[in-house]
Amino acid sequence: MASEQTSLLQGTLDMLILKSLSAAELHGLGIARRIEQITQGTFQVKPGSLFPALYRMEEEGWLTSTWGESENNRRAKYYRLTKAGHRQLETETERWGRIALAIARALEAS
Amino acid sequence: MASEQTSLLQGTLDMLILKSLSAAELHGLGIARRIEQITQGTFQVKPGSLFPALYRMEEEGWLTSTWGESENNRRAKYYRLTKAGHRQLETETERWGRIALAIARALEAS
DNA sequence: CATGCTCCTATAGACGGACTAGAGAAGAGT
DNA sequence: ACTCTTCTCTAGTCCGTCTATAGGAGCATG
Repeated sequence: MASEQTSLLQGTLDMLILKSLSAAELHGLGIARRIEQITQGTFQVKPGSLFPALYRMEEEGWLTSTWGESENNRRAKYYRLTKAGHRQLETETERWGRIALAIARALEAS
Repeated sequence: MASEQTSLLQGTLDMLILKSLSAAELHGLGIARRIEQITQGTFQVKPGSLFPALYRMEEEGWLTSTWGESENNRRAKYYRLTKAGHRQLETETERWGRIALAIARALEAS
């Protein structure tokens, strides 16, 4: 994942992938596009970051995949969340909230 | 850095260290304590994470250090921000703001 | 004094996730 | 045929954090 020039948060990619799949199933590149869209261009996920993450998350049981055809008639692997994946999204969202709050407070401390 | 059980954000430790030194100079363990304090216990920085980070940041020119004596009469290395360090804190704070906003929006997207 | 505690700094080694930099297959357009 | 685009995938590397451990040195206690 790259945001502008520098590299970014660890563990956040998983959350964004989970979120991007929470509404509908998508194939790999579709996930990348959706992440860019919902973060308004702040995060651009490259294949070398995306696919290893998808593989890992499928291993964890958060995703399942099926082969299908893309909008452009290409062979594409569609991912969707499992129940565990939905739970994981909730967990990570909550966790993110705590962390963001803690850092916000830290940054405004005297 | 450990928050509760799991490991955490990459790059965030630097920002918290810079912030903890923005008001006054501190020695290593003092920095760890201050981070725990200003994040209200959310982040607990362990020596194995802290000292490599301090070393790296001094290499980058964001910190300088001088040996002194701690409140408890122990030999302690006191760190303070350089001008570049102050600038870096601003940069990272701004960056954090953008990222946090982007993720917040992503998470509330339909 | 000697034993052990706490404070403080430090390092080795491993781990893990993201990065760069490709490759390859296959449909679409010319 | 040729190239472009779409889509998936991998190798190899990098870098920051983690666990675990070490060790000096002040201080207290018996």
